[in-house]
Amino acid sequence: MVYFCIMNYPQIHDKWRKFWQDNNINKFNPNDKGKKYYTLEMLPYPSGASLHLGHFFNFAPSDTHARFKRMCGFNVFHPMGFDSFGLPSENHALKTNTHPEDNTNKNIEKFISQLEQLGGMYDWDYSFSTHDVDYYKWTQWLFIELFNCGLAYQKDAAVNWCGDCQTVLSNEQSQGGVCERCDSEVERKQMKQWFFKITDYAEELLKGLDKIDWPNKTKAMQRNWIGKSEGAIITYPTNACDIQVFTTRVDTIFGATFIVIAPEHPIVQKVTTKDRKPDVDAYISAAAKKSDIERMENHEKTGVFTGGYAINPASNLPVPIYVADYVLYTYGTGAVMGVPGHDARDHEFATKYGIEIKKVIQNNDTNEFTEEYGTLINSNQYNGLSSEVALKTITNDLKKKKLGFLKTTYRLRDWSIGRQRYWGVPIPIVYCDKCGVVPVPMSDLPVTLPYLQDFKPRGNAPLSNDENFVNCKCPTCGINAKHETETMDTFVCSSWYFLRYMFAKRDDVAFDVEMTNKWLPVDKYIGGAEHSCGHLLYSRFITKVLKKLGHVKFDEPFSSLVHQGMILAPDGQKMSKSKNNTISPDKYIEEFGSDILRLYMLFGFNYIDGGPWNDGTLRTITKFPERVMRLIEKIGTDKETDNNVQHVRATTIKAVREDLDSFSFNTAVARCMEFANAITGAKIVSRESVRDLVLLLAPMIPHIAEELYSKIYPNKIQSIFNQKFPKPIAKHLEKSTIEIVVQINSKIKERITIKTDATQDEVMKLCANILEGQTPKKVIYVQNKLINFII
RNA sequence: GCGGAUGUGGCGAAAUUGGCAGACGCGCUGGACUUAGAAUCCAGUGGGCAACCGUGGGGGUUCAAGUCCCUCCAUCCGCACCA
Repeated sequence: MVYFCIMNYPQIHDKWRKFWQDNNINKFNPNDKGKKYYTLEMLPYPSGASLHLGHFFNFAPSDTHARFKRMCGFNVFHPMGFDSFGLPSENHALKTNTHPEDNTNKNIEKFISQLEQLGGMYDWDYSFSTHDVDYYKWTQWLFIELFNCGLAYQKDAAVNWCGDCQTVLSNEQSQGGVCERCDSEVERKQMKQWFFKITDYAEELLKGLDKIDWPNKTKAMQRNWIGKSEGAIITYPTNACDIQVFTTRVDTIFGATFIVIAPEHPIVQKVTTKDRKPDVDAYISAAAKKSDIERMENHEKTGVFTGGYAINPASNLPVPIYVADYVLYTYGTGAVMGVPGHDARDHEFATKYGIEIKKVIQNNDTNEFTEEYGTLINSNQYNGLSSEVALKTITNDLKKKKLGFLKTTYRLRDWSIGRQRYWGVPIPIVYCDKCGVVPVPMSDLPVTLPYLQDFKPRGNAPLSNDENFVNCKCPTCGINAKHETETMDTFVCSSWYFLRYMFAKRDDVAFDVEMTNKWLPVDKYIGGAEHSCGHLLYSRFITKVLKKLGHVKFDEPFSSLVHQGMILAPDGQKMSKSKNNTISPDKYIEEFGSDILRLYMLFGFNYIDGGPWNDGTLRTITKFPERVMRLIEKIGTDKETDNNVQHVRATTIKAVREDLDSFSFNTAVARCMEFANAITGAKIVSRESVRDLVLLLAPMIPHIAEELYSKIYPNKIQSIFNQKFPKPIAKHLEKSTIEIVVQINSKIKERITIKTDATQDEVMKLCANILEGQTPKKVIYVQNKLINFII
């Protein structure tokens, strides 16, 4: 289908992009006047050959917001970069039989040209890719900062291993037991690994959520991921040793009729009696083989009796000790007290293995115990206490006997950051036989990633095959030593990048402290919700560490966060290559230019929700800028004289300002259309009204708005982005008369026009004939809205 | 199981503090201009002939409920044997 266009959109785009470039319109200077405004989109992985529709839906509306802020007088910093290290780029390179470096550089070039086509207000002097040596040198610096204060450490631990990617993954990258990148099942593997001690910041990460303007969902996800729970650690003595259990329900301790220990727990060996040992050993080795997925899928509880008993410290009764894989070794103490009377899982287990079930908590509604508790000793003194008070009282009593104490635990685990892969930042550590683990000194950074021909992952770090890289001198004592050959998780690269943009070209510091404290935190951060428990958590952690180390003064990186919705295929399904329902932005840009694509994205969806793609709406939206063009051609006077247009003009300006500020782009476009309708309806088209309309549209259709603006003022050559965003004229916001609704018994009877801000008496006089002589029992009057007579 | 959402015309969607439901646009219908219309302009467009009825269902509060409360249903997303 060919549409007749009065404007050659693609040509307009090229023309104004060149104009911006020639006149440095997008240049950023941190010292310019205007209040600072730092707005940022999550930096893209340049792993694919070109930007996809999702990128556009992220970047184009964000750019509209940035341009709006600029026209409002802010000094707007809106940089863009590329998250070029890591599995996505490397896996793509492996698949396409290219080298990640060549491939990545090529992709970045293409990305930049597309971002330019999109009309993004980027100053490329403030840009980098995370695989640039000048950038990752400072990622290594960051690692050493963490290492020096004990937050980067090595330990032998069970880690998530992806067999397909041949590398360790963090918990965040293997949620649900599946590799985030390739969807294959993750195994558990015991190995020595580098970690960042994010758990030290669990409480701060939790508390910080209260003071940032983020979507509730994201905060809830982080809270859930951190998983704070307050409870107590109770000691259950046995003949062999003490068993510590963690519980949030100390108040149910009199109902604890057994103990369960996780199969991996070393204490199992101690408490197991000799005659039962074979059973237990067999069970443990079987449990160890189970993958997380099997564990998750199989919710039926299995376990085995160890033969041993522990003493319930509250009742002094002996309770049997079981090993069962429904208890997680990595959470709490790896052992729990089984309270089948009050916990569904314990109940299921106790029923299966014939363990005694006791109920000990009063039922608040009936004030009766629902089952017998006759065997309990000493429990009466706790009856009637709330769970919270009982917890404190009982814990205090146990504390006196040195059998328990209050304890807060978190689900959050330390962040495993070492990767047995090639395409990442080399960890700047040297192993010396004499000095041990030595951080590479600042003066020796960067530890450069060599260009390896063979970087295929085979389980060990590819860098370990490069002798030139491995062999080095110990920075401390000078003897022959070896470099660490693992690289860092790509999320380390992206955990601090927002600090670097402004200093992208500085090679003496990672970032300038004074300027950073002036420009950060980021005012508006925009990106997908999928990073809630990864990147967004890591960035907060690193920021808090940097604050503690005195490098920055703020402790949250992103004061306000927006997640864009997802654009779905026309059938409402997620777009995916395998379903063959993807839509490429390129053909639309070629045909209409990026502004039309942008306008459609702004108008056709609620930004936060997203929704299915509709080709028809995109095509018909091309008509709107042409309508504005026709209005310009009809300009007959400079000043606006039409009262209605004046009113619509003022209210539109006010509404659009609010809408663009709050990412309500679809209504902003709608307001502009209403304004255009009002101008169309007037007897004569005024230059100043059309000018305001085009100014309002400028952030949304930057290239076309420049063209329209140049038609309004054909004798001046100036960028619309150096003009001020319109402000509403106060006196035109209010109309002198207003229509209000007259209701009788809450049903609408009539609409009357009356002067604005009329009093109830004035309105009632006008309503006399509507009431037809009836006297209302009650009158509700809402000024400028309605009057309701109850008869 | 826990947590977060969402549910409004034929379609995409609007609707501060409860105050004219469906703005704006698409589509559709009719008209104008046209050799023509898939361009443009004008008019109409939730349902119903009406009284009335309409925001997932059912209750409730209120003069007034898409909006607040209770309850149920459906869909989506995240986490999940977290003691």
